[in-house]
Amino acid sequence: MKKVTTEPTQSTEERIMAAGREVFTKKGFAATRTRDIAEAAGINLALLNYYFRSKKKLFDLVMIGKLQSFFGFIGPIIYNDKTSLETKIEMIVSSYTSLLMENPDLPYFILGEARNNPELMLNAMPKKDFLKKSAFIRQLANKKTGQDPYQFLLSILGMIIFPFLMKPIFKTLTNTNDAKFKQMMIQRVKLIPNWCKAMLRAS
Amino acid sequence: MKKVTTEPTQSTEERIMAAGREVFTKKGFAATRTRDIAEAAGINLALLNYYFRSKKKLFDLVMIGKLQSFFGFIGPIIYNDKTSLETKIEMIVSSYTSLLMENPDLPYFILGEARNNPELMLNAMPKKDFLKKSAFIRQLANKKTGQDPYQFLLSILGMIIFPFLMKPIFKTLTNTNDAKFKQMMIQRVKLIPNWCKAMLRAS
DNA sequence: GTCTATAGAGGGATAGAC
DNA sequence: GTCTATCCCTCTATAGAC
Repeated sequence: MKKVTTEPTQSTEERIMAAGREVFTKKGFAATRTRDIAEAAGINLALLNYYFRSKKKLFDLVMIGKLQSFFGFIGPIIYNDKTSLETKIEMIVSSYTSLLMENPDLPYFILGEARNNPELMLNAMPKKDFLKKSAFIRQLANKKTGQDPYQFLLSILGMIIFPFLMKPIFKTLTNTNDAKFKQMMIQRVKLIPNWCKAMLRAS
Repeated sequence: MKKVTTEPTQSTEERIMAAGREVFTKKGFAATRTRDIAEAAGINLALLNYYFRSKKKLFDLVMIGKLQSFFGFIGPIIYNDKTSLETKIEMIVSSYTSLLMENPDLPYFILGEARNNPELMLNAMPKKDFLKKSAFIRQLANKKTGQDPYQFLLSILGMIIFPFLMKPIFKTLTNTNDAKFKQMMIQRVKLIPNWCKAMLRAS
């Protein structure tokens, strides 16, 4: 377990938090040992408990932050009445892709811990019916294609997020290196909105 | 931990194996306790070690089986020179959807354990360049859309598999119950191939 | 605040009776 | 083959010195 690269000015608490984010995100709650976090933070194990009381409490703090980065930026996009559906799709694709290129372990972590703790999602949501009441879903429904807008949403998200989930398998199966994979993800920022337009016309 | 529903004629070994499949798939390797498996199998903990030597050895056997069910059926579909690209897409969508409706925890399990053990995938593959040499990839490339066929493949798989990964979050966010979700997945068996046709025309 | 040392619980594995 | 009892290591958490 390598030491996390941290600003020298970071406080001990921040360094433990950063290490917690790194290790928990990569290995999940169960497979993570507090010793790994302490080592990654370059501190003694006792300090973790001194600052955060327990493994679980640190984990919960990490989780809250991750949920916010995963769901936080999408609100302003899908609730914007001024932008067209096409523009929203482009923004969602490019924002999520940037986020996931920076945090490749994020989706697996979120999906996994959501399985153990589905209600946690609700608390992370700004409000009830967060999706349902959005301009994005309304605009999709107004296309009058007779289709469930959520079906379309699942497909967009799948096209954006799934490649990052499949990355380890994909790299192995297709002999793709990191640079090539990154390049593919950048290409998808253009590809996916085009595909979406075609899908909307078709349905 | 409830007892696994098993045939009364199953041998003890088979019952432990079935319980292992269930618990490992649901919770992953690290979060699974051998005691959970023993309880689910309705046997004593010592018998697990008697039949399988260790937790890890049982896990590996479970993993091999899961990999085969996840990758096994796709070979005959994508290597069939007689079927059209469109037919292959329909077959992939419907086969995978059936599989995942029966085994909703399967994709998360496969993706997760593949992170820890990427080389494992290679051993599960029938041969080197399994994808690359398939009729499916060749047919996609022959579309001469100037596009990387793997980009398209990632999208299809994302549309099929991602909803199952997102199921817990999706149900919470949209107040969808199991019956409704299942119905949506069945609808997607028709929707996805149509979308794919539109995407291929577009690109 | 930060360390060392250790308590205490949990869980994988085995010995040995039946 | 199947059970009970238990070993022993690992890991979380804390006590207490500095």
